[in-house]
Amino acid sequence: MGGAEEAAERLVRDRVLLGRTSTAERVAAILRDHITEGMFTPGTRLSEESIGEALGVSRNTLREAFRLLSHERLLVHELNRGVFVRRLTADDVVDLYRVRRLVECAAIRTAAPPSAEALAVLREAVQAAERAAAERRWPEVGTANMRFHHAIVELAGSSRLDEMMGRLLAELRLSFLAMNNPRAFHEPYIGRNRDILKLLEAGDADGAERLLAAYLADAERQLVQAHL
Amino acid sequence: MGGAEEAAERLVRDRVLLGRTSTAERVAAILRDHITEGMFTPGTRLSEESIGEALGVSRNTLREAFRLLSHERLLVHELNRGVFVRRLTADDVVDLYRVRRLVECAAIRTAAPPSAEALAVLREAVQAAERAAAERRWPEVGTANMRFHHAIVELAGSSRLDEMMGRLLAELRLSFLAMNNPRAFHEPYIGRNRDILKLLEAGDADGAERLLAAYLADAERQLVQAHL
DNA sequence: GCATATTTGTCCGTATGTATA
DNA sequence: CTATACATACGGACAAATATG
Repeated sequence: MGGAEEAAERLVRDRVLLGRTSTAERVAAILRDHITEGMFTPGTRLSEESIGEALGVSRNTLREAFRLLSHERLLVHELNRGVFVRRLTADDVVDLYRVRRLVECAAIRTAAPPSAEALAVLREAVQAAERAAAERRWPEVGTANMRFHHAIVELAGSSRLDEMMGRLLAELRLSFLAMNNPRAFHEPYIGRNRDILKLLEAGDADGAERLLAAYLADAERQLVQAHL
Repeated sequence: MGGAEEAAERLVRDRVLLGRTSTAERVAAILRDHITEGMFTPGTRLSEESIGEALGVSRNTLREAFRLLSHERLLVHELNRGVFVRRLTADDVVDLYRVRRLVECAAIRTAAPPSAEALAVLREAVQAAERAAAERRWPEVGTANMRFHHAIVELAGSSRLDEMMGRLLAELRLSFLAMNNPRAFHEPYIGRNRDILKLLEAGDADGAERLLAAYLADAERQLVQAHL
C-alpha cells in the first residue's frame, strides 16, 4: 500500500472524527439556540432534572453541556444553586460594545482594501436584512445585521477572531431580547450597514470606519437605555 | 431591616458564591497550570482513569474539567479517543499573531494617552522581566513579557478583552515550549518592551504601535520557524 | 428560626460502542 | 480478525447545600 493511499485513508478518518460530535456538544448546541432565540428568558433557572428528562440525556451529560455554555457566558453557574440564563447588565452592554468597536474598526483598517469575495459576503448580508425587512421578519433582520458585522471581523482573516466574535454576538443577542420593539430597533441599521458597504466598495476604509463607529455608539446607547 | 443592610447581606452572599469553586473548576485550574508550564508536553493523551486517580476525583468531574480546557483550546477532544494536550501548528502561530497584532495595536491606539496607573503596571512588568533575566530565570522572563502585553490590552478597559487575551496567551505558551533555547528567545524582547514603554510614556502612541508591530512580526517569525 | 423538601455536587458501577495492537 | 483497552453515556446513590413552608 502506497503512502499516498495511507494518507488519504487517514484524512477520511479525520474527516469522520471531525463530523461526529459528543452528546454533550449536541445538547449544548440545542440549548444555545434556545437561549439566543429567547425561548428561555434571561434569569431562568435550567433544572438539571427537567432539562435532562426533556432532552433524554443523563444529568452527567447535561452538566458537561452546561459547563460549555457557562464558558460562553450564556449561562451563569452558581454553586449549589444551579445554572441560570445570563441576564446582561448595562455594564455588560458597555463592555461588549467596547470590544466590538475595537475589533470591528481594527478589522476594517487591517484588511483595506477588502477582497472581492469579502465584499460579496457583506453584500449578501445586507440583502438578507433587506429581504427580511420586506417580509417584516424583524428578528431575522437582527440576525442578518449581525452577520454583516461578523463578516466585517472576518476581513481580518483569523479563525480565532471569527470564533470569538461569534460568541460575542451570541452573548449580545441576550440584550436584544430586552428590546420590546424589534422593528424600531433593527430597521434603521439596515441602511446604515448599506452605507458602510458602499464606502468599502468605493475603497474609503476611513469613511467606513467612521460610520461603523457611529453605528456602534448609537446601538450601544439604545441598549444601555433598555438595561438600566 | 433597611435596604442597605439587605444589599450588604446580598454582597456577602455573592462574595461567598464567587469565592467557592466547584471541583471541576479547581481541577481545570490545576491542569491548566501543568499544561502551560509544559509538565504535559503537547500531544500527550490525558487518560481519564489515571488523571482522575492522581487527583482523587471521579471521571465525571474530570470530564467536566476536560470540557472547559478543550473550550480554551489547551486540550483537543477526539471523540472516543480521549483528550490530548494541544499541539500547535505553524498555522496556529500565524493566527495567534494575527489576533495579537490587531488587538494589541488597537488597544494602544484606543487608549492613548495611557493613564498613570496603566503606565505603572506596564513599568512593573518590564522591571519583573529584567529582574528575572538578572537571575537567569528565562521562563519567568517569558511570563513577565506576556504580562506586559496583557497590560497593553488592558489599556482598552474591557474585561472581556482581558479574559480573551489571557486565554490567547495561555495558548501561545504552548508554542513557547517548542523553543529549545528560552534565553535566546525571550531575552531580546525585554529591551524592546522597554522601548515601547518609553514611547508610551513620552506620549508617542504611533511610535509605540510601530515598535509593537515589529516586535510581534519578529516573534511570529521565530515561532513559525520552530513549528515547521 | 426550624424542620422539611428539593436540588445540586460528586462518586460509583455498568453496558455499549469505538479504536487500536 | 480478534482481543484488549478505553471512552461514552446512563442510572443510581448519598452527602451537602439551598429553597420552602
